[in-house]
Amino acid sequence: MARRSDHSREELRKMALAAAEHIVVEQGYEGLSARKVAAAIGYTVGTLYLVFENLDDLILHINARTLDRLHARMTESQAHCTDASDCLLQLGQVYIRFADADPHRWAMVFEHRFSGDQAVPAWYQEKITRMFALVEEGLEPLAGHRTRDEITQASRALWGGVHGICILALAGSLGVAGVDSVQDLTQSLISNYLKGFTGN
Amino acid sequence: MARRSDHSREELRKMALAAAEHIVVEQGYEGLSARKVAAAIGYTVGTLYLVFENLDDLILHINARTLDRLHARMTESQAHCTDASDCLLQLGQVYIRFADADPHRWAMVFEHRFSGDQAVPAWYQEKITRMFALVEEGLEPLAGHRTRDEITQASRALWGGVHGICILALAGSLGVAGVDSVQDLTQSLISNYLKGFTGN
DNA sequence: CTTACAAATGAACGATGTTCAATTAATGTC
DNA sequence: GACATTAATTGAACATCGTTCATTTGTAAG
Repeated sequence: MARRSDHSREELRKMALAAAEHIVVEQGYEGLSARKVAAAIGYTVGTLYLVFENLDDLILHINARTLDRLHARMTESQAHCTDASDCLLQLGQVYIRFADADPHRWAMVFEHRFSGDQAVPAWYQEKITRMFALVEEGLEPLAGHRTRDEITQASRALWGGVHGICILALAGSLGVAGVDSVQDLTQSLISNYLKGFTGN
Repeated sequence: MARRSDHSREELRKMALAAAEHIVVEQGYEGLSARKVAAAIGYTVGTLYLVFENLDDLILHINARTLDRLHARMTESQAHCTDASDCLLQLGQVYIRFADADPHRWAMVFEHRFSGDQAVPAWYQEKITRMFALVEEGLEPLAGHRTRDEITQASRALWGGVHGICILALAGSLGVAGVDSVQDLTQSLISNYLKGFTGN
């Protein structure tokens, strides 16, 4: 069939995105394939390439949605916290909870390497920057006399750290069982780092 | 040809391992393929499967060597450091330098996910544990009255953190340019964490 | 009813990991 | 030296993968 027009280009995009996310959630990121996505929405491979440049493009848009959800969770956690260091601890908690609840989609954001021949678009990079900005904001009230650059650096160090614990724990390399232990590690990292950062 | 016996099984293993490492160093881990390795040592695919279970097995052994080298560097750094916190800072520096100097092999250790249907062998897991043990040892003199469990937890939090900075920086997600900036982040994380850890 | 257009197809290409019957070189036996 | 035995090596085969694009086919306009 051709020109079925059962669905508009935009509908097709959304269907493909949803189907692909479903596959990733269920089977992980190695389970994703163009033919599987196409079959799931009742079309063939070729159609997928009418709507996405390639698989990397599809993955980029899935990751964008994941980053949006993560950012939303992190943002809303900042409404219900008492003091500054509590706010940062909650950011960490939310981050770990998110990764634990949705490991496959979360892993795809940070483990998939996009093919080198064209860089990720600016709007995508911005979604990652935005996450660090949240940490930077949380750090500000604790920063005392520190310069902007020092705060930026601290937010990167701290959040890189939280991320690392998260990655290693989910990969099983930390010899740690259960989310609660990972939460403990994260809290330890954040609270000790903050003690050092605010100390002098 | 058959029964050429140009090379023993063990020689074949070593040749394949060396060739595969060369490919990974040059082209990164996605450039690795069974046929390429086989061609590089002047044999065909089939021969490779006489000597390694599968590609995961090959990768496992490359990673093992990488982990051994990393462990050696980290260990030898501990001979030339003054006080305890300096020792830990040097561990971090060595870790970052190693990853920066050999990004492809280092990335393969931490980014390749082995197929789930059989767990990584104990001797491999031990090589990762051993790395954390080094941090634990370095932390001990600074631990004061803390329990073994607290020290173990601290070493995991701290090293997970260093690892996270390293991963994100190499992936370009930290918006940071050059090794030196990554070193700065790592030093910030370690020294601030230690201040908190030893503080009270 | 015919023409024109564009949406959707699916065969084709060059890769991939993995297997295993077939081939072939070295060795042991007479 | 010739033959049989044995095991080392092969490479075609299979099922998958991402990607492309000439071809088909449904729809709408003239």
